[in-house]
Amino acid sequence: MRTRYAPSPSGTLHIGGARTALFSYLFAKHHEGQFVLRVEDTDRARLVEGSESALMRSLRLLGIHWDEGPDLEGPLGPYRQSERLALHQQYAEQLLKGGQAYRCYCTPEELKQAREARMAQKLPPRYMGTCRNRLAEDPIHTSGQPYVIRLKVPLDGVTVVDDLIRGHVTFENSLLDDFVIMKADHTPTYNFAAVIDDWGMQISHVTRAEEHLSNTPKQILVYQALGFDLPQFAHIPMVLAPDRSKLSKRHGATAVEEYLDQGILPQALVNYLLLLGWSAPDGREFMTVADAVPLFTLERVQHTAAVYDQKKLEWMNAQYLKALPVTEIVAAVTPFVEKLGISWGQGPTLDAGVALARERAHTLVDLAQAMKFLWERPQAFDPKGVQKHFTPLEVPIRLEALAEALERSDTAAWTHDGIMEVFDAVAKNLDIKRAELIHPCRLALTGVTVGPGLFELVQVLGPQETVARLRQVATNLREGALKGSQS
RNA sequence: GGCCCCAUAGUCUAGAGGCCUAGGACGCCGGACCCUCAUUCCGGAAACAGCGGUUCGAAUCCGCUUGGGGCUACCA
Repeated sequence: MRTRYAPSPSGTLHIGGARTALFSYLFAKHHEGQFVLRVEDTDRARLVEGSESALMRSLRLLGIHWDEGPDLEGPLGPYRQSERLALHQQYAEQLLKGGQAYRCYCTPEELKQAREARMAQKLPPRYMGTCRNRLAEDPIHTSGQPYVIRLKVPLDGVTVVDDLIRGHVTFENSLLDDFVIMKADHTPTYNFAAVIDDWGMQISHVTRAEEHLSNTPKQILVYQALGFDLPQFAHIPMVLAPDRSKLSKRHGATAVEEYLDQGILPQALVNYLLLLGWSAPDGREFMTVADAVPLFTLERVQHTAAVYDQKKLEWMNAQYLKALPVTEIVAAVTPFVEKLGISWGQGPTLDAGVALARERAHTLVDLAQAMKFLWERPQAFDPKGVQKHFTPLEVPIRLEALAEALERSDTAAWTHDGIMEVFDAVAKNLDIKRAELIHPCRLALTGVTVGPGLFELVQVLGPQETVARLRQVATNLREGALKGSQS
């Protein structure tokens, strides 16, 4: 079995494309076949610089690996459609000679007019067929006028698409028109190039998004005209934006890269994508791509288009953030920490920071932000927190008492429980509840009122820094420097 | 407009005639725990689009309607 993913390098890889690629890949691998990456770059106008390599990078990060592709030449290459032009032209010529295709000299203006006229009459906008029956002797052929090549589509009968997911789908040939297979610039159109390349690359199962189901009868006609054996087809449902329309830039983040930039782990993203239109036989939701290979079958692919849900994606990411080994998370979060301009060389390790903060982060951005206080003293204190926890006049005294007790405590006792004991002792001494110590302390140390448990936080921050911050805040409070501090 | 595909809660899904008073997940609401937030745990609201058939019996089969999506380019 051989499948393929054939994106056009006209932008970034959006999650719909990634999901289609993933399913094609899993389908091939489940049957121990090959997965091919072919870049469909025939439309030079839509070509976007660098998008081919961006596409490949995104695919790789998701763990979707091709056996043959533009960067991994195999025996059936080249794998960039533009480099197969000679082949396309050769087959177009063959169809011309065989009379299954013809040159069409109609101008775009003429076609547009004819189309609009038919639309006005509420007729399907079919090519009118002006050039279909031109004689070989027609002087226009030697006139040097630009032309396209059209396939001569049967005027009656039906073309049946035998789809692995959709079943038998029947199309009336009379509703198809003589579509263009070679443009005026002598490059092939999608429906022509795709056939020649799929056949040439010996793709046994054409798995692609459902938007191509309507194109399939046209392609089958090309297969037949060329005398090629038909592959199997499987049309995978689309991924829709939350408003149920086709994915586009206006829907915010839709590209794999953007999600990665938002701090979604590729493992979480691909796991989420896997659940969009497919479910495991045993209903489990957490899987790696490798886990899914033995489980993946087309029978379990949904027929309905799926709407992606950012909330569930983030939830899944949070699960990975909690479950993956700390070292992996550290590696993943490091660029995000750097982006925040944090220098973590001194003080707590990133490992300790990740272990401390990962439980309540949804994205790597959250995580980096939540660790920031470990290496940077708070520049500002949450106003509501200040009002609530810094207002009592005893606060400076309490913080200083705490600082002193912590300073005096045995470094060997610098553990969660050891620190808790110090807090309890100070609270008892001051005749207050432990919470009355904890809240101002967290605010003094981190600048905010939410975050990790205080004792583990203090433990990671370390004795010296903790004591220094407490004293600094106590001093500032006493001098009124923090009163009404807004930002 | 024409052609094609699709239809279980807000979202992702389980379900292939009786196991369904429709199961799970996210989200939402409430509660427990707690030093806050988050996590975790417990509980709750929430769906078979509608109408006709077929059948002893229909979420499951058929038809129609409605709704959504796709295609209808010298884009892919």
